[in-house]
Amino acid sequence: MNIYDIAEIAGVSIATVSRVVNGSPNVSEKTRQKVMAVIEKSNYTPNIFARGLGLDSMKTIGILCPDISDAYMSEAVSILEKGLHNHGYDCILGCSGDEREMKVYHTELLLSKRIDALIMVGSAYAEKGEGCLEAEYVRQAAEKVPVFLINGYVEGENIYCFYGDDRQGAYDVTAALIRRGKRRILFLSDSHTFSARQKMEGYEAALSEAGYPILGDLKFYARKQVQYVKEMLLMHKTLEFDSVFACNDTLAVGVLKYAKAKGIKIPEDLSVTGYNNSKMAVCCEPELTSVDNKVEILCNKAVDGLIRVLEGEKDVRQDNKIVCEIVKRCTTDF
Amino acid sequence: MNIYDIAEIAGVSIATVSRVVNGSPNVSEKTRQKVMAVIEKSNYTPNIFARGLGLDSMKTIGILCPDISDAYMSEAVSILEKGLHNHGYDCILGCSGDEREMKVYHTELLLSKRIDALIMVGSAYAEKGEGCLEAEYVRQAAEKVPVFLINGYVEGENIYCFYGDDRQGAYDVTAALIRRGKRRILFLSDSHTFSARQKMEGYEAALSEAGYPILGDLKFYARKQVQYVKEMLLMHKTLEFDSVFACNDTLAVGVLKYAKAKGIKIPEDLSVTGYNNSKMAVCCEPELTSVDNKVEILCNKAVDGLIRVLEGEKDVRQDNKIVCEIVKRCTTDF
DNA sequence: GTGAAAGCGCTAACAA
DNA sequence: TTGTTAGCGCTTTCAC
Repeated sequence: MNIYDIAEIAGVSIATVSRVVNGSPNVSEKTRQKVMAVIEKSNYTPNIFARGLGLDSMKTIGILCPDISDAYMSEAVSILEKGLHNHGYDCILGCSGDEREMKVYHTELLLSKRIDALIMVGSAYAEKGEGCLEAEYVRQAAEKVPVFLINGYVEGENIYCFYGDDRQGAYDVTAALIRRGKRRILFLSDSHTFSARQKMEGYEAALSEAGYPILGDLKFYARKQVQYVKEMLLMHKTLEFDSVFACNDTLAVGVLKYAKAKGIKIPEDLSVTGYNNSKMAVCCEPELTSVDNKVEILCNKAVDGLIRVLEGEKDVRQDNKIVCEIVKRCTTDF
Repeated sequence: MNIYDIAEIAGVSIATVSRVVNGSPNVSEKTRQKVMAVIEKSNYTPNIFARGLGLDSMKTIGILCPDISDAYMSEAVSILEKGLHNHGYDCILGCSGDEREMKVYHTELLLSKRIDALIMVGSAYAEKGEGCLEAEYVRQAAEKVPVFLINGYVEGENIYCFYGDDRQGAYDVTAALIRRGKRRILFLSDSHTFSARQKMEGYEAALSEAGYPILGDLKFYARKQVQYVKEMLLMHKTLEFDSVFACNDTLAVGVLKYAKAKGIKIPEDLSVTGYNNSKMAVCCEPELTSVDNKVEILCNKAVDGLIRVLEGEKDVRQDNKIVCEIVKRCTTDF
């Protein structure tokens, strides 16, 4: 069943059928009804390829993330999908993993699908450092379609960034810890992404301002796995700390498990804060103080910006920073 | 840049360019190299719409799930995406929510994208009961493309089902509980999906076999939210139970929180088992005994079946049941 | 081994 | 208000 069949049965031209299908006002009510009846009866759906060929758009947004099984990213994708769908866009999903090569590959793959815009979720899609070319492929993608980064930052034309102010978030936590008399604050991270660097900066800034030294051995890197964190911490017997700033909730839960194993009291003997305020934070025991970086707000803002860009608006903000909020629960006493 | 440009620059016809792009053997090595050089230099990518128009396929699989932010589903989608991608297929994602109307709508939306096959993740896409028409839209979808259900079951032509044997899983847990002398086993669920019904059946079967009555007040329904479960349980003061079979880990963690609030000892005074063996199970305290329903195996089998179906194989099994496994941790003493 | 040309199903500019 | 028609970029016979 194609547009010709419908036109023939309805006794009109294909142009009229097209008009009806696309809701053009230039059709008499009578013809519209006649055509609609035929369409319904014959269960006709326009061929999306042919339409795409003509319009060079399929109203489809590419979403790329390193790993959709990650709680933070799946949450983000969920919100994005809903928002985009509300605006008549569909999503095509790519999971790139963390290797740069695969990120480049998946970006091009998505681009080859003639998506209308590209959203990259996660701070893995960002520049490593000043003047670094790590994210050059992001800029290249932006030459073809507008690119939106959730929780990442790359400067460039046609690139729009939405991220939580993780620097401030980490600063706030560290400062609060210091005020409560903590002196050896462990910075626990699992990566060197944009977001992780921001957190590190905030952590260091708070330390410096208070006149405390930044100690290399208090920066601890581990895999994002509860059991792994616990074991690593257990192994490093010489490592001493009175509090932990973890870059995500999983790491923080690992610390909780470590404390439990060693019989350390939380928060009396050890303060722990996580990051992301995920479901995990209320699932562990004691429940975790965590920084909420507002994925929902971030994603909704991004969708909003995306729609505006695609509608041709010129003055859409490219740099969108959102404040994070510490959600206090039971693993800290500030 | 389109195929005509390339043809012109390379000094060949578009047919030859097409052959080169599609790896046809009927091109001389010399011409191939010449054309390839031009393609590389001009950064040409074939227009996927035009190609789709001709072939009526875009090598794209539609994946539908109620909610991608759910841990179980995002895990499944992650595995599916990887598997499909390895076979040269891309994914387009739809999140339908739980309302039937929206499920139908999203199914049709995906179908209208001319996907090559449809995967539905989650037992929300299944038949409610015997001879029920609830899942008629699944059968309708199957008239257009092969449909694959992960953790769901709908009988019909062109429908392939992959699900864990949740009946057996629930039976095993319940039977183990009974053997340990438990008499009032709470069946805790958040839905009436295919999977939930299977679990209920297993639960009841074990009870009946042991000669115990099936008590209506021991079937408890709650929202899938830790805090909610805890509060509901706290509210129902008259409800007595010595063990809990929860249909997923979130519910089980809710029970843990309830026990903590009431000072009930686990597993001594209360046995708790979850389902799905998700990350949550090792994040809570004490760590949760949980039934592993093998998403990874399920999804990989599904991908395998899908590829075989799309390649035209005729004898692909439609009904694929996988055995689940109880992962024992600290919330039970069997 | 290569090219010419006929679709694929739709949109939109133009004519009527 | 409606119809005619020229693309959109590619694949694929069918000749050569």
